[in-house]
Order: sequence, then C-alpha cells, then structure tokens
Amino acid sequence: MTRGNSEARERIVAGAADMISRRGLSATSIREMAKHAEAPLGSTYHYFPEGKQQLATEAVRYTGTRVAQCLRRELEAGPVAGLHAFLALWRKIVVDTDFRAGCPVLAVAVEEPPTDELPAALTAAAEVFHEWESLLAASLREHGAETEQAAQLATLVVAAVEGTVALCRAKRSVQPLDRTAQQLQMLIAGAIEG
Amino acid sequence: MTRGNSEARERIVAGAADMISRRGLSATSIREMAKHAEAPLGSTYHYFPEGKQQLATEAVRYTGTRVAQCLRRELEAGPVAGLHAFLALWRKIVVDTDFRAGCPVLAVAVEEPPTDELPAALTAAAEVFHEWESLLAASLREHGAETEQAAQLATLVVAAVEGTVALCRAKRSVQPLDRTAQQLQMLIAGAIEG
DNA sequence: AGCGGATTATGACGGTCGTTATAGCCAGGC
DNA sequence: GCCTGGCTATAACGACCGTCATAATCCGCT
Repeated sequence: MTRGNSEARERIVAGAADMISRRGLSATSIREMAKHAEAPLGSTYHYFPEGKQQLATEAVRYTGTRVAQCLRRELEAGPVAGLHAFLALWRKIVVDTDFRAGCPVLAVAVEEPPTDELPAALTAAAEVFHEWESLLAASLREHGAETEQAAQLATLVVAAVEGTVALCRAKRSVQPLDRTAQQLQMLIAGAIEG
Repeated sequence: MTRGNSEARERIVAGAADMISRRGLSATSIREMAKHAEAPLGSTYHYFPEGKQQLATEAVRYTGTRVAQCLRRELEAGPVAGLHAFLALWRKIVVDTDFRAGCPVLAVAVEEPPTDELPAALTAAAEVFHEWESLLAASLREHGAETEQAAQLATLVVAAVEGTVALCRAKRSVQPLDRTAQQLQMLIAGAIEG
C-alpha cells in the first residue's frame, strides 16, 4: 500500500469522504476533491497513485474507522447507549448539512461494479459495514442476547439507520430518524433482558 | 406536464429506472439510457423536453408506482404477507442482477441537491417513500396497531429494506436481507396482536 | 552551499457529458 | 396529389472528466 505521511494527505481523504457522502462517488471529480482540500491536483496523484479508485477506498475506510471508534467508545456503556450514539452521529451530519450529506459508505455501495472485477472501494464498504455490525453484535451478546439474535439485530440496526438517513435526505426532515430511533431502541432494550 | 403517448416512451423510462438503480443518477448518461432502450438520442429530448431531470423524475415515479401496486395487492392478505412481498421483490432484483442493481429511488435520494432549489426527482423520491410507508401503516392500523406505532413500523420497514439492499450489494450476499427479514417479520407479527 | 527526494505547477491527451439546432423522414388526413 | 406534425438522424457547442508527463519548486540534510 502506497503511503505518504503528510497531513495534507489526510485532509484530502477527509474532504473526499465528505464530498462522496453528498454527491456520490462518480459525481465527485478528483479536481473538485483537490480544490475542496485546498490541495493541488498533482498532489492527489502523488499521494494516491492508483487514482480515484484508491482515493474512494481510503475515504470509505476513513469514515468506517472514525464511526467504529465512536461506536466502540459508546458501546462500553451498553448496547442502548451505543445505538443512541450511532443514531446521534448520523442525525448530526444530516441536520448540520441541511440534509445534503449522508453516508459515504452507502454512496459507494450503490454504484454498479464493472463487469469483470469488483472495485476495491466496494470491498472496503463491505468491510466497514461488517465492522459496524460486529461491534454491535458483540455488545449485544455481552449483554445476554443469543448469538443469532445479536447478529440479526446488528444487521437490522446498521441497515435501518443507513436507509433512514436516505429517507431523511429525500424528505428533508428528521422525522424518519426519530421514528426509526424509537423502534430500534425498544427492540434493543427488549433483546438484552428476555 | 409534457406527455407523449408512444410505447417507446415507457421503454425509455423503464430502462432509465433500471440503469439508475445500478449506477446511480449522475453516472447514467442520457446517451446510454437511449441506447439501452434502443431509442435514438433525439427521442429522449422529444419525449422529455426538460432533459435528464425530467427523465429521472419519471423513472422514480415509475418504480414507485409499480412497487406500490405490488404492495397494495399483497397487503390485502395482511401486513405480514405485504412485508414478505416487499422483501421478496427486492431480493429478486438483487439476486437476478448478481448484486448489481438496487433501488433507483434510493439512488436519487442520495445525490446532493444544488444550493438554490431542490430537483423534482428528489421530491418525487420523497413522495414514493411516503406512499410505501402509508400503505404499510394503513394495513398495520387495520390489523390493530396503534396509529403512532404503525407509522414508526412502516418507516422502519422501508428504511431497513432500502438499507439492507445496499448492504447486500456491498457484501455480494443475501445474508443481510435474510437477517433483516427475520427481525422485521417478528416485529410486524408482534405488533398486530398485542 | 549544495544535493536529492518530496511536492507542486502547468498543460495536454482522448473521451464523454448535457443540451441544442437543423434538416430529413414518414405516416395519416385533405 | 400534397401537406402537416410526430419522430429521427446528424452534427455540433462548450464544458468537464480521469489520467499522465514534464518541468519547476521546495525543504531538510550533509
């Protein structure tokens, strides 16, 4: 893996994640990413010699890691607290951007792969989703949920929140997130007692 | 609203919905849509004089209506049957296309609107999501669910299924849909008795 | 001071984009 | 016959795309 160590590099990745979460992958050009990070175009190909594909992959992983860190931290107080943090995280993004931004991982996941082979960014998206689910499932098991039940609930939470963010963007309202939050909260609470 | 009545017109709309569900809106060009529908490029601007925006809007509404019809039909046998049909519908699309296609409504919903005004296609997406939720919620109420509970569950179902389809595409597996299906099924079944 | 590798500046390559204009086709009604 | 109006063919417009090559610049080290 080609890795420079400038701090401009991380600025580019973070900016790319932000732009992808707003416009989608193919609607975001490398020139715009560079400009958004106040970096010259040549720098992007210096830090990311494999081009747009590499940049997208790292943007997905960047977001994945940051969300996972937040999740890991908050899950120490239990699954309900973790769920609340997960919901609050996306709620803040949606509200702060006036319903313009969503999740870059989802954005990458919904673009068709070329016929021959699957792009690295898509694989990275799958790994990020898996990581988030694993964190939730582990916490659920630790609090008394059965293994299969924990896995199903974790998948439901990640999928529901991702989908709800998209609903909020379309409707330009946070009502879907509030409704989903209520239902998921009751579900999780019920799963760690019975 | 400008409306011709050729049958080639509908072919273009259906093809556009399919392509958008695979690649996303901005990655799908009008030239490709025309070619995919075996129609000349000039025809698209003849039938859809407002250009890509109009074509996207009609593609969203086309999918929305077709799914709503299926949902309405199956919901006559109750919310559980409706949920099953909804899940089966998306499962078939994902599997039949080898995880290449998803939901065009979601695809449109996750693209940033321009700063000044919001595009018609995004508004159409919001209306489609609302219609699907309304159908589910009405059926739940008819089978004994409280009004607020029905609305929350309907939102959760639509959001969870949309999100799960994206998860399936990333992971190239239907396991997420199977897990989500199990959880939603139990939830719905429980909500129409107690 | 001077060297060397990391970073940037600049410009170009072929290609595709959305959109428009214009001229041609070809059915059906007078 | 001919004309009208829906449809198509063809070409072009300026703009942007991902990517690459090359030369200039910077900066820490000896």
